[in-house]
Amino acid sequence: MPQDNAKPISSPPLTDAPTPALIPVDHLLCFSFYAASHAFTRVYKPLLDAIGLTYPQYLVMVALWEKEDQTVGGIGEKLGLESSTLTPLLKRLEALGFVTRSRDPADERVVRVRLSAQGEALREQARTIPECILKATGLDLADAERLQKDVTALRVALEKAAAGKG
Amino acid sequence: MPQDNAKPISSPPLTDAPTPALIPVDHLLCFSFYAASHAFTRVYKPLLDAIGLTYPQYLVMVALWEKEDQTVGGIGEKLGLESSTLTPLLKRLEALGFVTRSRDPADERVVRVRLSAQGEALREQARTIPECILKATGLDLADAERLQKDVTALRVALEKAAAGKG
DNA sequence: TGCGATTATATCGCGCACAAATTATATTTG
DNA sequence: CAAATATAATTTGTGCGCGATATAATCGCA
Repeated sequence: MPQDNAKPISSPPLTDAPTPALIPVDHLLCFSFYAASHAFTRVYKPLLDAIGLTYPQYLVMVALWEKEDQTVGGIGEKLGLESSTLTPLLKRLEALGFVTRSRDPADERVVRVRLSAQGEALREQARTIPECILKATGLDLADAERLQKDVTALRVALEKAAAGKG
Repeated sequence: MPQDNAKPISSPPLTDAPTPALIPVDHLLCFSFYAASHAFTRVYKPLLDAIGLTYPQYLVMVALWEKEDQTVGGIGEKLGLESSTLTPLLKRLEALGFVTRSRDPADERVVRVRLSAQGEALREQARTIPECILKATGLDLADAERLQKDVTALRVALEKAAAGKG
């Protein structure tokens, strides 16, 4: 009978506890974010397939639509990604024809990433995506904004904690 | 210098909908989750390094501490992961000595994943992690639970939407 | 009984994501 | 000015994460 240890019968659904209580994985705060983040990318998938982007590529394009000339480091700072993640991703976007990459003549260390005409045009194709996503969340705009602010505040707190320990 | 194009001067006149506003990437709800999820793993990193696990491996161990004998498919269902993700991950956990994997004699298609003695013991080492994480969030227990519920509800809504379109 | 579906894992290829090491350019300092 | 240091991006190696496909075992049903 290797099958009967479901859980301590009466553990309340705690996110954490002073005693080493067993917390089911689906009650961990971190897991809710992990799973929700994956769920987002799954909702995006068919929409992004239609315009030939992956989800991280889409984030980079959104950043570029916001400001069309940025450095690798600047994009990394905004998205929280290392250059070792961005370099190959940007090369793929370049191969797809959506961006150009070139060394800044004023400082040859930095690479400037710019929208191509095709990258500009893609923006039109992506126009309706945010409304589709909002609809998929089942939230109204006010709740979505509230949640976005709460989650961003949490991210900031976590980043501060991570920096403090590092 | 080449740095003043905060947004496109004029969006092309489309015949239909009210022009969707440009949403900065750091105001997207999806991005707040994407970034927060990464921030969680960064906070976990030093704690998990100390016990030799990655974050996804930790989630699997938490699931096994909750119920020590599970199938690959069962774990995948709980964590929302495919067998193509779990199979190599579980092999690594096995190589580390934390779990055992064996075909179920009653149904040779099924692989049963069990905690090893070492995997059981690891639970003690991981005992204090949840409190560390809660502290890093800056939230009190009640707020953390509330947020966990909201986020889980959102995940469910997104999964429903994704399934509906597939 | 046997054979076509279904189910459970595993394999393969691609694209993140990061840490560590590398290369190339700038800046600081002696 | 030259050497030491700092900065920006790239390369390399490891581990997710998924879709598509493969393999093997079981089930359903005539």
